[in-house]
Amino acid sequence: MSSIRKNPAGLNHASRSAELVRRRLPPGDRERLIVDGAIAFFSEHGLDGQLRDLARQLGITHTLLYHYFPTKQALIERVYAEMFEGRWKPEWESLLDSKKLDIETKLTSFYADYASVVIKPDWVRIFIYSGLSDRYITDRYFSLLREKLFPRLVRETRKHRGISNRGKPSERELELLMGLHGSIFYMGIRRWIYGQNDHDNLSEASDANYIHDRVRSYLLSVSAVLKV
Amino acid sequence: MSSIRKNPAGLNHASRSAELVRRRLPPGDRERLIVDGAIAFFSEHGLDGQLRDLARQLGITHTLLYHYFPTKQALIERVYAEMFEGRWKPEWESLLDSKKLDIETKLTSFYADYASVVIKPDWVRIFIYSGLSDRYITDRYFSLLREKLFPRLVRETRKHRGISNRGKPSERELELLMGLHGSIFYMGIRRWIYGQNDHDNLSEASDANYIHDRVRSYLLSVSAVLKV
DNA sequence: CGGGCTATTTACCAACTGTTAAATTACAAC
DNA sequence: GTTGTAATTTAACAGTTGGTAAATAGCCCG
Repeated sequence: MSSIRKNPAGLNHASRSAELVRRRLPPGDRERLIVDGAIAFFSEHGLDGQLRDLARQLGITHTLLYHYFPTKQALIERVYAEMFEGRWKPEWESLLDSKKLDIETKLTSFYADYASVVIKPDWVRIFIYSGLSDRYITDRYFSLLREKLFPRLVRETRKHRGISNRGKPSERELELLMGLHGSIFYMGIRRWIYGQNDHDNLSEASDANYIHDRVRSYLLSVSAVLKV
Repeated sequence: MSSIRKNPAGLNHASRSAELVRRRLPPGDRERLIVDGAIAFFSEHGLDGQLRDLARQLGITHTLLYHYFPTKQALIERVYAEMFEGRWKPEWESLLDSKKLDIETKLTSFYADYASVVIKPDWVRIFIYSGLSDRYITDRYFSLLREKLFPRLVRETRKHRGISNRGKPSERELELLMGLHGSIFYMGIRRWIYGQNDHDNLSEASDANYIHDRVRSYLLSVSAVLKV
């Protein structure tokens, strides 16, 4: 017994990132590490990524994952919950409801902040991965948008157009709105799906400028377009 | 020997779609079936889909695939080639180059036809799957767009704005253009990734209307937005 | 500093996956 | 009909994968 080193350096596969040491963490800490690692991992390798690879990246064995999550699916659902449920800001709703701000300010500030949350590699990629597979997350998320966001955007757009907000939105109204929304989310797709993040200016500041342009384009044209 | 039936009905797994019969096809026909089946299959299950499942769907054994394609990757590359290389229409370029048409007509006709090619489940999904994995296809495709499409759109937009086409496009110009382009492709993402194809009107005709709206919105606002 | 709780690992399993090699048999030509 | 070509299948393999159970050992408490 005495001859057994705590961790026979180099016994495990040689070149590992750092710790081959068996470090005993408080369950809370370990769980935190696992969830954070899983977000990064699934974002890169998709939800089909293998637990052994995730574990290796975390410096643990894959079976330890089962100590914290009964199945792979449970881990995935945890990731889903943390990434998408927790990141919706109710203040966005009050911002759009504000009586004091003009619509251009509202839409610009909202979408700039929204983009700063959503146009992130893990958010975009896991979202798309989910859409391609079981749509568990995308379905839930869109019902959130349909409930809390789109009605407000329609209302504000109608106010801007000087028409009443009665009656449910037409397909055309919604579709033009989805044009704005999609043109902004598409920034994330280009960057984190297509990998076109090679621009010189890749700051939230310049993102905000482009978003401002899109919002202005929308507001400048929506009345005329929908009048035809 | 004589007692061996051609295909002992029910010996293989019972409920298969149709033919358990060993049907001998001319290589060309079989290859066609395999490629078409692979497109549909990979579109649904991603490029990680398993060959045994593809083969089952085709009513053959998975090893027969190796008679036609040396590796899985070779099959995938064939799918790529057929789906994305072959579907670019040179006439799009001449349409945009036309001296007779006004810009609204050009952009609207182009994007309507482009969308009718691109906003298809297999196109959108395989494209996104590729973006999420090795980007083999997306990289190639975007260099196609950068070479053959975007310069023309910039040129036409500048003509519309009444400014000269000298000098390479600014980030802002391109970004606003990507807003238009993305808002249209996003229709495909909504429909074939998020599964929101439940609208009443799901025809190419109504798509064309929405595309027309987006083009108009772009043209109506681009001058003013870029002037600020 | 000894003991126990439990975090962590090792060993293992069954099903799956891409791929290869050999056996079978459908079909066309004679 | 016989036969030969090659389309198609069966058999098999090595590596992978999610998951289980038992063994090991780090750390807190007395």
